[in-house]
Amino acid sequence: MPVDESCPVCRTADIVCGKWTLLLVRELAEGCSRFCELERSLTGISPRTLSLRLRALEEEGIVERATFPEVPPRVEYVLTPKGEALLPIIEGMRTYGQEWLGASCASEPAPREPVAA
Amino acid sequence: MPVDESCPVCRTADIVCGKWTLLLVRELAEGCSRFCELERSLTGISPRTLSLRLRALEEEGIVERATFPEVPPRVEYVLTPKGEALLPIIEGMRTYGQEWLGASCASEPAPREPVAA
DNA sequence: CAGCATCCGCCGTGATACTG
DNA sequence: CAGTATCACGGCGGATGCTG
Repeated sequence: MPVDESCPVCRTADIVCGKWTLLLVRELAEGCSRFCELERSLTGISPRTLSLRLRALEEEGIVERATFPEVPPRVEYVLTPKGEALLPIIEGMRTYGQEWLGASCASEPAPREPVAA
Repeated sequence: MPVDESCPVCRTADIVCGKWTLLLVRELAEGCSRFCELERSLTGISPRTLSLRLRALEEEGIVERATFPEVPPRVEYVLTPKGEALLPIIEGMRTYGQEWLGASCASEPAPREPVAA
């Protein structure tokens, strides 16, 4: 039951909500492009999940797959512009995490300007 | 098994990943503050889920609950600064959704170039 | 109106093993 | 290396019904 398909926030959330999705996009953005690379970067992910996420992202047009029919099979995944457009969101989350979830957590009076000045 | 608790992105994602969480925060930001109001705005949400999300958000310090011990019970939920700090992320997702997912709220402005890159 | 209790089903995810 | 197949578990979220 998709909350509300006419809502851009929901749709983006749907794409991004997977446990590994954002991390995957981030790794891709940082240059990891091989399956085994990603597997190592995303510590703990199972090949199945990685494969699933990759495929989903591919179908969304967020990542592009390049296959090299070489002797040692090689496949590279790269972010499309649509995928790169996700980065600001990730950055926003990183910033939020740093400013509000880092040192002084929850239930605090919470200053208006945490780290920013 | 929490991906990586030392990663700000993951921590934010953990908070934000609930199906209704972001919408809830957004409704709160838009002025909905009563339980039944939220229930109506978030079409389809069950009271259970709403209650659960609200409580979780409260424990995170993202929303604050104000109880009015009146004859008709009244409770108001408001965003804390920590909750309001989530808004840019939501905006980012809305923008992304509009530009890349073809979900358009005709009433909203589109500050960037859609197919720029 | 506000909110909790219970039951249940779905989906994402994890673990492991196997294939091209 | 780059996946896929299978099995199973857990948590989130949905539906209903009840209480203060």
